[in-house]
This record gives sequence, structure tokens and C-alpha cells, in this order.
Amino acid sequence: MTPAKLAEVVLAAAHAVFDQRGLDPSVLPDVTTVERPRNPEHGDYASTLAMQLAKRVGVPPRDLAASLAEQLNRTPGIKSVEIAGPGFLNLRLEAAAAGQLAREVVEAGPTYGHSDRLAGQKINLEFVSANPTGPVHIGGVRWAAVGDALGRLLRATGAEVGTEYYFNDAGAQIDRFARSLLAAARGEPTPEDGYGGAYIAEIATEVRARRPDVLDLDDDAAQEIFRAEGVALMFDEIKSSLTQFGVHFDTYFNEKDLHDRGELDLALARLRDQGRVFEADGATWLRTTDFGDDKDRVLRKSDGDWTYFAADCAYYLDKRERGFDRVVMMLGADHHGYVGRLRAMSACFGDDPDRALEVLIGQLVNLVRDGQPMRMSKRAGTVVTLEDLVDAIGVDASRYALARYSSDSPIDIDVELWTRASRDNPVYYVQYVAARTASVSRNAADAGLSRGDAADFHPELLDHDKEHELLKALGEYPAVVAASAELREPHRVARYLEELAGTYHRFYDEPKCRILPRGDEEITDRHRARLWLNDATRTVIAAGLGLLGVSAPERM
RNA sequence: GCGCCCGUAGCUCAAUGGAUAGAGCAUCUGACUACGGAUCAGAAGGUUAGGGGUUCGAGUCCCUUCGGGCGCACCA
Repeated sequence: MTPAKLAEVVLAAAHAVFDQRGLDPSVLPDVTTVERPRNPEHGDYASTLAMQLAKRVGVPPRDLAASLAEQLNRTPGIKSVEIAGPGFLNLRLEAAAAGQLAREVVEAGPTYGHSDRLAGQKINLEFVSANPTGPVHIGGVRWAAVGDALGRLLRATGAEVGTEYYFNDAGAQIDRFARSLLAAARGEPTPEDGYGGAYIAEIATEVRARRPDVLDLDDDAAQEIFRAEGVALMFDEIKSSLTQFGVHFDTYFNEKDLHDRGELDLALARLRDQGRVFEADGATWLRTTDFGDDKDRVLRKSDGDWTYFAADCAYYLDKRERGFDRVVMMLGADHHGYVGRLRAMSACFGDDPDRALEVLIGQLVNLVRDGQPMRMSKRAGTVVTLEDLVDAIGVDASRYALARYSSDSPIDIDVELWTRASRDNPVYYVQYVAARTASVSRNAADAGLSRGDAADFHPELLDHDKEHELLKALGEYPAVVAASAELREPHRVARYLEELAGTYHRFYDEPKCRILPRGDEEITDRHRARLWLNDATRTVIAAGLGLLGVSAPERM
């Protein structure tokens, strides 16, 4: 029995109790959940339903709990029900009911844990969006790992997701980039406000190879070629880095297209219709202070140029017009000052920002070697890049390390720790279980032990504490996936996997829970049942790592 | 000055308003004629920065003080 199924049983019992006692059934929730108590003395699962309902129907919680307990005690598969504390219902399952989970997991395979929790939501998920003026730096890489994992999580919970990279290929930064390339090609020093780093010279050389005539042109024409070709090269490089990192975007969106298609004018007109636009000091403004922003924001400067913010407005509108009812953006900590105006902008369009716009902020990442933060990159000068990170610890460890922490906390990634082959390297610890469970499966086949089909599976034989604990951990997975998606917190998956890994190791190390027969020992249904449990564990470990974009190796 | 984030074991971090706040590292004590010891068991470690409030219940929500990080352009 899964926790979700048990929760349904509890709710059904509540309906029966309300019916018997003549209580108002409209206060009953549509769904309820059961928790896995930290303390094993509190049962396999606990329900707080009695406490939640007691006040609303004017019945003491323990009294209500007693009625529920009586009802639940008659349910097949439930071994015991206890009332504890202010009205907790502590439930224990029969071994057979709990053990069935192993079969359910194996039969569901990679989709175990998926749900329709977010079905019907159309979510646009924008992340990384690094400017094409240099390689992806380490802050952007955090979002590559977290954003991609979040996209996978949202899809696993039934949302329709479009992942998107916004490509700022217009504006002053691009001009600085082009001037830097031109200077490098001419052997001149980097302009004062330009970009340094070895990659500038590399790109400049590449542009000259593509356009040998470029240095014969006048300044403006040459700079335009360096701009167009340089941005294209840089963008190919960024895409290629992300692909190697296992991150694919459904849409690469060019800012330039917004301008070319007149979408800024369209956005301005729309905002004007909403009565949020005014003229002052020769500029055109959006009255974001109507919705809590610190100050109003300029859309079109007095010199006639659009601001970057105007493009953001047009981009937001474009996403909404494409049918996304939720626009999720992931930004670095240095952009948190932007959140207020983005939310106000959403409101200026007539949207409810609490529903239509989510801005997620990620704190800084440092790559640490020998206790010192790395500040320099071979190719990119003063920023550490995606390549630097992958070179240092590899793709799997990078993705896991970046996804393992709440985005609210700054991370130091210690190179020595994340390349270690031991318990204290979390990704190794989890992947080790993937390899170990695969190894057990291989050895079982060699020993002539197979799972057989469902009729050969006797779940009641999984009656040891270590087996019971492992089953409970496996049962938690769907709730972890759903919570991670809803809260936009992929790190919960990683933490769960570490806990599951520990639970599996403890099962495995229990001499009374050997999966394979020893020596010439006879193969029994008990061995077979444990093999189901082993394979169920492998299924969940692989699925969870898959959500994080990390491999589940069969050998390591 | 205003705003956002953070403050949890010696260290790095968990904990969707639920019960006795949990892991790993480090420290100490144990388990390898092995289903992969790349692992596991045990001990010790806490006034959740301080104070007030909300309620059946607060690390979590509200107010406040202190400490740290970041941001406050007709830049992008």
C-alpha cells in the first residue's frame, strides 16, 4: 500500500465517521496526506486529520481520532492504529500490504513517482539566459542544473513546460563585445569598458577566418561583422557547453526578434491601454509604483532608445500571448532588486503576479580548491566558467552539487570533496547504490535467482525492520517529487536520495537480509522477495537521479 | 536610508505549522575467510542569533533588536 492510497483510506474513514455521527461532511478536505514520522515509535505513517477537523466540527480531537481509529482498525492491510498526543493517528501496516509496494515500483518503472499534480498548468521556465558576450559562468551554471531539474520535475508532475533561454543579442553590452573583438583582431589593447580573457582573441581569430576581408572595412562595418559573427560563435559555444552539460532548451529566444517584430511597441500600447504609462522629462514611463515598486521605470529614454526593461515587458507579454499561464524566471542574487519591478510590470499588464509570475533567486556559487575560492579562469579571465567546473569535478558531480542545496543558500563547491570516492561525497554515495543494486541483480542472475513474475512475489516475507524501513522510504518518493515540483525545490530530491541510499545500505548490510543465497544455500521465496526490493530501490534511485540529470551507473 | 536573502551541532547543510530539531564531516569506540568495506553500527555534540506575539502546536508565520551577504540608473 502506498502512502497516497493509505491517505485515501483515512479520508474514506473520516467520511464514514462523519456520516455515523451526523457531522457536516462539507468541512472534509478533498485530499489528505499521511506523514512518515521521524520517530519509529509513532508508527509507519501518521495522520493529523483529526486535529485539523476537530475545531471545525466542535468535537475534541482525541474523540474524533478515536472514531477514526475504530473505523481504520477494520481496514485490511492496516495492522494497528494508535491515538497519540493531541490527536495524532499513528498507523502501522501489515508486512504484506507494505511489501506490495516493491512490486508496484518495479512494475511502474521509470515513471514511478510521476503524478498529475500540476496537470493543466502551462509553465514557461526561463533560466541561464547568459549574455552571449562570454562563456557561461558559474552563476549561470547553477541555474542550468537547478532549472533543468525543475523542468523535469514539473513535467513529471503533469505540467506542460516550455524551457527557454533568453538571448540578449541587442544593446550596449553586445556593442562592447564587438568592439573588444575588433580591438583584439587589430592587436590593439582591450577597450576600457570591454571584455578581456583569452576567448576574445580566439573568437576574433575565428571571425577573421570566416571573413578574411573584415579588417579592410571601415570601423562601423567591421564592428558590425564582429558583432554578428562573434555573437553567433559565442552562442554556438554556449549551446554546445549546455548540451555537454545535459541541458536542452525548447526555445532559444532572441531579444533582437522582439525589436524586429515591433513587440516593444505592442507592449507599450498594451500598457498604455491599461492606463499605466505616462510621459515625463521627455521619456516614456511605466507607473510601476501603482503596484508596490520603489520608483517608476523608464520604458523609452528621452533620446528615443528603448530600455532593457521595455524589452523585458515585451518578452513577458510574448510569453503570455504564447499561452503560458505561469512565467517562471530564475535569476542570480545580484538581480533580486529586479523582482519588485517585474511583479509590478506583470500587474500593469492586468495580471495577478502571484499567479502569473514567479521569480526565483539563486545565491552565489564559489568553486573552492585547497580552501580558496577560485576567481580566475584560463579562458575567461576573472570569471569561473561551466567548463572550469566540469573540468574540475565532472558533469554528474557538478549537476548534483548545484542541485543539492536550496537556492537560497550560497554554495562553496569543494573540488577535493566532490571528486572523492567515499561516503562524504553525496553524489558518490547515491551513485554507489545504483551500482550496488545493479551488481546484486547481475549476481542474482548468475546464481540462478530471478524475480519471477508477480505471482512469485510474496510481499509478506519482507518482514524484517530493515526491509520495512526501505519500503517506507521507497513509498515516500512520489510525495517528494510532488513537493519538489510545487515548491520549485529540486534539492529535496537529492536529499531524499541520500536518505534512501543510507536506508538501502543498512538493509544490505543486515546479515539477516541477504538477497543472494550463500554458497550452496537453497533459493527461497524470501530471496526472491528481497530481489524485488533491491530492484525497486534501483528503480527509484535511477528515476531520482534522472530528475536531476545525473547518471545512475551500473558499474563504477 | 530603503528593499531582498540569510543566521540551526565545532564545520557544511536538512527539516511543506506537527510529536523527542536531523544528516554528513571532524572527534571517540567498534564490524571486513565480503550479495561491491567505495559500506555499516555505536557514542558525544543544540536556549534553532536575542526578545515579544499569533494557536491545540512555531526553526518555520507576524513584530522587533543584533549580525552577515546582496541590491537600490533615462546601464544591461
